[in-house]
Amino acid sequence: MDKDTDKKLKSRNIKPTAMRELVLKVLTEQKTAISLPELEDKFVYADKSTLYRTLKTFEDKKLIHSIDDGSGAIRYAVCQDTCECNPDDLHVHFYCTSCKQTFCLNEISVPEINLPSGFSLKSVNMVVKGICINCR
Amino acid sequence: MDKDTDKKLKSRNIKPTAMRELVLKVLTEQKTAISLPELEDKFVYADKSTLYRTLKTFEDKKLIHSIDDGSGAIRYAVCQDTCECNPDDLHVHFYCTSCKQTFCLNEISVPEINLPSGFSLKSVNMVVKGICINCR
DNA sequence: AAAACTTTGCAACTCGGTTGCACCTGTTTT
DNA sequence: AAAACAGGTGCAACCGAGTTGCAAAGTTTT
Ligand SMILES: [Mn+2]
Ligand SMILES: [Mn+2]
Ligand SMILES: [Zn+2]
Ligand SMILES: [Zn+2]
Repeated sequence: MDKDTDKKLKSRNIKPTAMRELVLKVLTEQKTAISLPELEDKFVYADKSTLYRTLKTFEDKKLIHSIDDGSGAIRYAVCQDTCECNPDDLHVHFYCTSCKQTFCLNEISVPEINLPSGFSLKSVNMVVKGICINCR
Repeated sequence: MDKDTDKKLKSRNIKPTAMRELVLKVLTEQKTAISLPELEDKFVYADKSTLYRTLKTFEDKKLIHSIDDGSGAIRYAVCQDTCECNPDDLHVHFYCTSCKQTFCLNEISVPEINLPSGFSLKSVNMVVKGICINCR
C-alpha cells in the first residue's frame, strides 16, 4: 500500500510482500534500534520465524544493519539510503545502560585502526555504553 | 599450590580456592580469549555453574574482562596487571572470521569518541572482524 | 489450469546463560 | 572440641534468543 516503503524494498531488490511492508514501516518509525523480541511484541499476529526471516532478508539485502550491543539481543536499524555496509559506511552505536536503548550515531564513523601486520579488516562493531541524553 | 596464581587471586581480593586456581591457570595459558562453553570442555569434572560463577567473580574483581565478539558466546581474557577496566584501560579486540578466535590487541587502545552532547561514556566494546595472521 | 517457486506459520529444538537449593568445606565463635 | 557460620560447589531445572524442517498458502511462470 505504502508507495515509499514499496520503493525502498524494490530499490534493495526485495520482493514487497504485505508482511515486509509492515515490518519495514515499523523499522522506519523507530528512533532507536529494535530487536527481534521487541518486534514480535509489535506484531501480535505475525510469527516469530517470519519476522526473523524478514530481518535476515533485509540485512542480506543491506536495507538494515544489525548491532550487537551486548544486551543479549541483536538490534536492527534501517540503513542510510547510500549505505552499502562497507567498512567506510560503518558508524558508532550508543547503548544507554539506563533506558536500554541503542542509538545509531550516523554522524560518527568508526575511527580507523592500524591492525598489527598480518591482520586484515572486514568490519567493525563499535558500541559505546553510557547514559543517553534522555536519561541523564 | 601455584604461588603466582595464588598471589594474583589475592591481589584482586579473591579467595584462592582450588577451583579458582585451576580456572585462572587455564585462562592464563590462553593466547586468545575463551568462552564459558570452551572452558567447560577443558574441565570435564567441574560444573558449568561453578565455572560460570568463577568467571563472574573474576570479572567483578577485574581479574579478567569480557568481550562480546558477536560469536554468540561471551569470551574472557585475563586483564593486564595494571588494568582497572576504566575507559582508559580499554583496548581493541579482533575476531577472526576464519578460525573464530578472539585476540586482545592490548597495544591498541580504543580511540576517543566525541559523543553528541548530553551523552556520557561509561565503556566501549570495539571488535574488529577480519582474518588473523594465522589464517591468511 | 497446472507446475514451479516463494513466503508464511507452526512446532520443535539448540545453546548460552542463569538461578534455587542442598550439600560440602574450611573458618570463626563458643 | 563442638557448634555455628560463611562461602563455594554441584545438580537440576529453567529462560530467552535464535534457528530449522516441514507443510500450507500465496505468487509467478509456463
Ligand atoms: Mn546504526
Ligand atoms: Mn582484551
Ligand atoms: Zn537512556
Ligand atoms: Zn584466524
